[in-house]
Amino acid sequence: MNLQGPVQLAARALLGQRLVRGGVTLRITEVEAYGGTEDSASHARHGRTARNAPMWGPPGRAYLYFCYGMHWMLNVVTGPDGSSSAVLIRGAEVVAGLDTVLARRKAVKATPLLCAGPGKVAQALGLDRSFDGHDLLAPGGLELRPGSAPRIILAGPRLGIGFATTEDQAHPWRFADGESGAVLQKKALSQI
DNA sequence: CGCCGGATTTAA
DNA sequence: TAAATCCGGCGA
Repeated sequence: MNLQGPVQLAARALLGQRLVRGGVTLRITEVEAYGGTEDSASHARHGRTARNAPMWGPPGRAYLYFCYGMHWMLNVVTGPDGSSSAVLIRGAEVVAGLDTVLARRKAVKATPLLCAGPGKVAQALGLDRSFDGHDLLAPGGLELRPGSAPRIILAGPRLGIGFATTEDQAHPWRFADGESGAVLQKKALSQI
């Protein structure tokens, strides 16, 4: 299996890292890699547009887009300036700021699935269009910080993109922390 | 300029 | 299983 592509490696490296905004800290537990024009499921598949512009910029920036008319999706740009690739943050665990997260998620109590899903992650962090293109490596606003890498990594095909010709079992694009309870659809994943 | 299909979530 | 609800990209 080709697990060594640059986007795949970047995606795996993001597992365990922290997303920090204000008093809220999340630990990343699930990610999906998206390539450039060669990836039929990537927003960059038709080349550079106003929406996907952050994907073509320097790594370490955020790419946010609106989906299904109601959800914001947080991606981390990983490729060098001029290329296009990004990693979708699909799931996380709450490390700090639970009260704020519960309020934003309109939830009463914490469950393992509180931030299991890309829309949930962005909602927990209170993200919207204003964070599109944000530098995650600079202090202030939303920050990406080192964390504890998972001991077990699961891999499998991406979710909700059955149309992707890029997708096949031999080249996994989805990765998750095998020991996290914040991962949906674990059956579709296998240990690597 | 109008249409269509989503990298989804929630509740019934 | 459907409804909520919006916009980018593409064809006309």
